[in-house]
Amino acid sequence: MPFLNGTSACSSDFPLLRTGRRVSNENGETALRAAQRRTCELCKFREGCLGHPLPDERQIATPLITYRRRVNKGEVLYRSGAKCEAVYKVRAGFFKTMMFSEDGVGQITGFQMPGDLLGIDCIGCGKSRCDAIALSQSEVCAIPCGNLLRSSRDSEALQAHVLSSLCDQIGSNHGVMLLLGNRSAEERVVAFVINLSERFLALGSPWSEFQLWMTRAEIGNFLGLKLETVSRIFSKLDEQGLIAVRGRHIQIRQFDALRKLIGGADYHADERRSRGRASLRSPLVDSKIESPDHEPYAALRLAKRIIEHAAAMGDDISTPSQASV
Amino acid sequence: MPFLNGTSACSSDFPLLRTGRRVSNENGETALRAAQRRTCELCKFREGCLGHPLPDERQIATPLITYRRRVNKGEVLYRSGAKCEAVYKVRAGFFKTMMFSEDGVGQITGFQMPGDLLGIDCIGCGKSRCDAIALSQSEVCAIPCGNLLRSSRDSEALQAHVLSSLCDQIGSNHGVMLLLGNRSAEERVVAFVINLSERFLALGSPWSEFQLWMTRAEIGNFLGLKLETVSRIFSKLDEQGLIAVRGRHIQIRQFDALRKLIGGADYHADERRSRGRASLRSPLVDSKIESPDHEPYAALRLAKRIIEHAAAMGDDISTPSQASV
DNA sequence: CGGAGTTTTGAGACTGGTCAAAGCATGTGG
DNA sequence: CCACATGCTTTGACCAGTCTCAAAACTCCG
Repeated sequence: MPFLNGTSACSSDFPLLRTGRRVSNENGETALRAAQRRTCELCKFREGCLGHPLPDERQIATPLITYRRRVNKGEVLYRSGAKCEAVYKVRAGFFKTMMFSEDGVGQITGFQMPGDLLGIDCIGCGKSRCDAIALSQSEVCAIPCGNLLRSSRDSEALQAHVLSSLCDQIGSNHGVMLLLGNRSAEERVVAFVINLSERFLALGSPWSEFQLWMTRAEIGNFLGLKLETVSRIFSKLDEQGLIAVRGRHIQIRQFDALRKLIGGADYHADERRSRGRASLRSPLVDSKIESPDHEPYAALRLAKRIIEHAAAMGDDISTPSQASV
Repeated sequence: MPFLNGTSACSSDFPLLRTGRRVSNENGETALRAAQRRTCELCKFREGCLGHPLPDERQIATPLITYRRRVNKGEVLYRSGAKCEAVYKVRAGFFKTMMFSEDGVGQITGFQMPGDLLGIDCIGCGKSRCDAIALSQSEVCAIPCGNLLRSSRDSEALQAHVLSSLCDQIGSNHGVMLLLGNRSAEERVVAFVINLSERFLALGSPWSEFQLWMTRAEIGNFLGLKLETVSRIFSKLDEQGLIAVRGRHIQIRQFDALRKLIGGADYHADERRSRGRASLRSPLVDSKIESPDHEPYAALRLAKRIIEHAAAMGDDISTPSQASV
């Protein structure tokens, strides 16, 4: 059951409600939960999904995921200032989160892809502080905050999961701060591309060749650069043969050379006292990928597990397709 | 009972252990808890302290704060990569937290002052990702992670408190990202000074005149600037009469003019759709300060509460003193 | 085919970085 | 109490990297 792939994107089946809102009557709830269980079992992000009851815990009473929602390109999933109602697991498509200063200056705080959590950063404050905007036709599973908070008081594992998501986000933010504060434009762009590549790999998608689903301006905004600078650097890297750029299509040609360009630009300090070992943990988002440095992409171990799992589930890994973006 | 003020700093009383380690035998524990309760009752950060049982909750079984610890200037409270054992409430003194990339580039991720939490950002991951280093003679209360996690499963209010601390940190980080990505050197430095000022105000310390407890290099590192740039901007602001700078002593002369320099450089989007109202919420750290814009420092309301409280407790608010730094 | 939005590329301006040297404050030892 | 060393800060001169403005090319979509 491919999701959001090519032409089937707009006609794919929706086991959960089409309304995008919670079903409240008892009958509906039963059908919903059955459908949900069925769908979650097939879901490629089941493992490690907040919405999925954890193996070592007794079944959580409340179903965490109450509905799915399709979000069209450009549509706002939630807006800053709005009451924080739910946390969202991205099931398909791509998002950006963006904050605004009072004078209207916007800063993209992150890009989310399938498997990523959206809105976990406002579970502790009543209101969202970011807009979350779909960059492509997308789909999310919603986990209402109330459910999540209640259940994570019952389940130690779920509590740990929530906290770990929050901490990962903080770690990732610190990484971006290091990037913005200490790295040149070129290093930032390269780190960005490598990060995307690693995240695609972890998803089981092609990692050496992919589509950017955001504009140069959005990349620039995220990296603290102007769009022209981003464009120039892409062109330069292309000339040098490190990557091939055709519009939003990126192909990585010399991964090691790219890594060398950012030197040790890995923002995780965990191993910094043992300088010998290189870590490939994602620079922009801590994706929990560890690797020895003899295999350039040793996030492979994790990725393999994910791919095998997805395959076993008969699930296709969704790839961003420019056509549908 | 002044803390860390002038000459009394090194001789002040220590109700909890001098060893800085937990007392484990039953007798010690009892004495410890009694001392702790006594001291917490006098503590000016009691309100809103993670370590303090919350009013609307049944008494939490385990005492959250198990020990106090004095940290000398330059001493490391915890190191990145180390097992995350506790969260720390800064009771006196000042800290910086710093992360390192693999190639040794360091990025200061924040400065902490009395009342701030340290290490909450790694409660979800086993290991710290930052070094926490005292910038002055300091003192912290330690809340072991185990206690905190257990208790915050029992107490909804404590759970909310922990999550809110984490989210505040994320919000603050996003603010810094906006600062680094979108603001000029001058705007960054001004935002930094205003932020410090507001935090001193919230502490009940003089807000228009204070000591910087960090070097120009540290400010620059945090703001993504070189120390020379920071110095030049301080000099320029001094010439313009907006602030008076004598080494690490800062006096704010024209607060409104400073605010104007950073325009609406407030990173919180909450109110951005109602542009009329200016928000003084701290740009670098979300200190929960709200204010109408007719009083330049309307964080005053909160501050007053804090000061009154401290006064009622007979507690002196510690002020950073360059001599002791 | 035309139009909107995005991307590329160029030329020139300017911010902030680099390097260097002098000034200052603090602390130590004679 | 002074001389000296150390570390921090200030200031200047110069330069590089990035931004700004502008125009043309390209892509996608109706």
